[in-house]
Amino acid sequence: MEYNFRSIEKKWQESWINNKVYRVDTDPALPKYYVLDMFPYPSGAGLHVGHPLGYIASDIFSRHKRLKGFNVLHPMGYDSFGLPAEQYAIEHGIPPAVSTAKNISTFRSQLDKIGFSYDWSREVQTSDPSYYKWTQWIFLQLFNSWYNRKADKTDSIASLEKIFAAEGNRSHECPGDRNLVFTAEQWNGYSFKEQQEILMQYRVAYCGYGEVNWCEALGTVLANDEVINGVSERGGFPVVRKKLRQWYLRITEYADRLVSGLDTVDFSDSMKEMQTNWIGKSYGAEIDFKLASADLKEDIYLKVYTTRPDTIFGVDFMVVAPEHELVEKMTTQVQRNAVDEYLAYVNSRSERERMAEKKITGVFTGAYAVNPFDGREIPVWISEYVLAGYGTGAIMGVPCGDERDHKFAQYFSIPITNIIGEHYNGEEANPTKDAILENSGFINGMVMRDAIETVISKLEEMGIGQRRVNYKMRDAAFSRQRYWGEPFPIVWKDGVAVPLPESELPVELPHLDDLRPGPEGEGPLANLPDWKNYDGGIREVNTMPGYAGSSWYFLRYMDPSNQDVFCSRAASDYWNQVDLYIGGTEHAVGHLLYSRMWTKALYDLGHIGFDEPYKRLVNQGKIGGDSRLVYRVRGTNKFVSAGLKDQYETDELHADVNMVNGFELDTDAFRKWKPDFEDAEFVLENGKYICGSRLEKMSKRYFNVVNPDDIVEKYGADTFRMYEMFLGPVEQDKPWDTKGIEGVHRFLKKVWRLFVDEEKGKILIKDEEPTAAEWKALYRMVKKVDDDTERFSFNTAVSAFMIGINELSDLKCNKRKVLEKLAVSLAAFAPHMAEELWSMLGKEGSVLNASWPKVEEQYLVETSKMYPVAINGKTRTELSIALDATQQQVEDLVLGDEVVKKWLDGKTPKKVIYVKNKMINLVI
RNA sequence: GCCCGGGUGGUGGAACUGGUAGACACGCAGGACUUAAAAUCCUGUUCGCCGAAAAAGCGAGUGCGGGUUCGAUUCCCGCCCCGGGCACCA
Repeated sequence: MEYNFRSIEKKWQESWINNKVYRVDTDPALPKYYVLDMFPYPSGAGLHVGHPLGYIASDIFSRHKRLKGFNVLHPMGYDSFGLPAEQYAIEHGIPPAVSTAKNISTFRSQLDKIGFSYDWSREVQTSDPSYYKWTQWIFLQLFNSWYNRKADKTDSIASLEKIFAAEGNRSHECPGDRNLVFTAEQWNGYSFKEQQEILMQYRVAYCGYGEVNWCEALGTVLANDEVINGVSERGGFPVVRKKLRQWYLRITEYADRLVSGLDTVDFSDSMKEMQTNWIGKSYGAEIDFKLASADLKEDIYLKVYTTRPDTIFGVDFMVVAPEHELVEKMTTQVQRNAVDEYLAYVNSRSERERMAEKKITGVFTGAYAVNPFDGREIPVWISEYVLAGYGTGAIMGVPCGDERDHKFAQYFSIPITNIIGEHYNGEEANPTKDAILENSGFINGMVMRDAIETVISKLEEMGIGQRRVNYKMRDAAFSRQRYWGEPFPIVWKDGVAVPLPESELPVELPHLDDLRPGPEGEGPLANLPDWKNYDGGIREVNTMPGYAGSSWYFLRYMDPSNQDVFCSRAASDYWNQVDLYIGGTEHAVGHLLYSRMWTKALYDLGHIGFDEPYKRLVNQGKIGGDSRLVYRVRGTNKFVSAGLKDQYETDELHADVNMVNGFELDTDAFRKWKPDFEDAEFVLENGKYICGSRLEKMSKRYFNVVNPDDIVEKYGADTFRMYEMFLGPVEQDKPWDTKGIEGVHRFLKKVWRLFVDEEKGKILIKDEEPTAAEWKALYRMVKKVDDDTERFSFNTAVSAFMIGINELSDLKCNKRKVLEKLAVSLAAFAPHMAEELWSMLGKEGSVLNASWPKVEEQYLVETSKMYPVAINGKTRTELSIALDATQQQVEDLVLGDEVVKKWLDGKTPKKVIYVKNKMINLVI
């Protein structure tokens, strides 16, 4: 009776479904635990072995928590709206709804084979109208809200209207336009349309204008990664920046809370740092510089934002963003052509290219800004490294204090003023705040750090500047000119965005056969007049972005089929925050910030009782592909082994990893692989064809994809699960190599043999009392597996299992009492086998309803330890010493040792360092 | 360019809070069982030196160069290389 994983796994997977063992319900009697995997996008390529890594970890954790008495919510669903399905539809004529459904079913069957404990009765799909009805509903909540800075919370637009009618907007600065000021009288005199336009500037979900990547030839807007070197990925057509009407979420209003909220959650420091940097809060000043230009007739001021007003006497040039509104006005006749030429160049470049550009580019406008303190005229330049969206879109260049400014000044031969004396060496900028200021007028002799305040006060006094907090983060663009996304529940009437009533939700995405873009950069929905024209107005034809549905899905899982609300308060009060959230770092600043913001808004509006969605976040690494390379002699069909390739002029090709054993190519399989290789010849080394290798992304294109289905078929799901964990820390990126899986499979067979004699087909379980050594081996294992699982160190947990099983095998332990606890401890990692062993032990029901074994510490107590004894830090010998030994006892013992005596060579040690339970070190 | 992460034997990795570097596996080498194979088991396996071999011993060693410390994979400074993110991929 050998370990027949195929029949065991099939049997228990069926049993789990039939007995609905993974169904969970709210149960106030039990402590809850919510484990969530990041929402997958069901891609057409299916799962490769890298995908389930996080799912296996979270599944083990969920099962572990269940064994420890928690009511565990562990759901799964699909973020099924998205660009790839739409792209696929355009290329293959298959509607997104159809390809998505097919992908989901493939995905599901792959997941099912791995034995996950998901409660599938709670599955959600973002593209399902019963789900996106509530995405639209939340959008309307955000549309009907503004951010009350005074109260620091999201509030209803109705409350804002009341305030305007009573006192205008004097206590509530307009976030969309700081210069907008009106009284109650003015407000009450405005037309409906005028009022709506003002309200739009306050709404949390608002409509504005923003730049997109516009490709005229394709007639469509492109995502950043569809643009390569200024041309479209598809077709290579030119792409330019274009302003289009867009929806936005006013996430900037939540910036402070998004930063401070990080103190209340358990994310890695690096994750918190990334989010904090992304939000990019800075303190500084806005300063108005009067412009002087030969061609200027009127007084114009250039507003710059700086975090270092103390360096104002070191300003040698100004730089404005190419999109800056004053560019047109301040450019002089002489510089006109040069400026136009430069603007055309910049317009062809994406923002990312601009930020990543090392080459210095720029053009002089011909205008000068006047330093308000010493009257110096400072040239104003345009350069792509200044972005319109950040600060005021204009900076003051201080070459001696900022490296990028320094390079700019050097490149364009702008003379550099030194305000920090010897702290500036003329070679590179020094961003210090601790230097004493020189050449700095009224702040001469001050420490820079202190001068910041002095200058701001002075500016405010003079009325040409003010203190300003600034954020690098910008409001989130919330519309896409695409088809496969949530429609907006908005109808435009006479230029006013009118929200549809809740009773009309969901606004269903109409069926569309032709997904060509609409006119003027609009999405495909613009091509559907019957749908578009509605109730005397025109529907919003943009759709929502991918992150809409994923910003709140964790709430829907709590109450997935509720028809009346997005999630009942009873459900969200019970399940509350996600206790453990697992996913990749690539979502660090997108998804995580958006869903944190939505949660805060829903909390402020009273719909849920907590304002951070994820209590603990663990980032899983990626599993890379280990590609195999073959080398073809150029112009021939002859392939040379890797070790000999330098003797020839060769081209490198990818060979399918499935026809390579380790590094040795199966040459027959290779010949059969493609007709081109049918008569391939091989130059071998030591009779073998050895492939080269390279770690890269697991992708069809590199023929390095390993499908979990194949692994499960060959070794079983339990082996696959444990091997994925054994590969290394979950958080770390690592390559996949199927070879090592044998070790884990052997381990499981070894477990099996503790229960069963494979040859005689007899069950070995005995009712004898276990020995102390057996208990010790078991409990040491149980304890370490528990600790390691709790701290997410699954690879070391697996090795603890191996060590424990090796010991129990050596002890030939078949004692029932030990094996029962062993079966339970294995239930999270190898659930199928654990169930089989559990029933073999004569137990009723699922092993998941058992309890995690309690460790009896008395079996683990040690009385002595083998201490390493080092002399001057080098370990020279080992001594067994009682754990309760005193310093004196240790010194006597150590100094009496032969090896130690030899090294001491008659000398007395200066010092004997004895760290209890660690080591001993003699200093001589 | 900016932000974040990583670099340890032939390979994946371990060393949790500054305390025996290489646990546990893979691979490899040798052996046992077997007519043979599979399966299983045993021994060895960081590198170099010494040595017929074994044992013992010596030296070096955690990307590179410095530093702090009785002691550094771990902390600090400076570099090199690789991966992720940078706002319309999800």
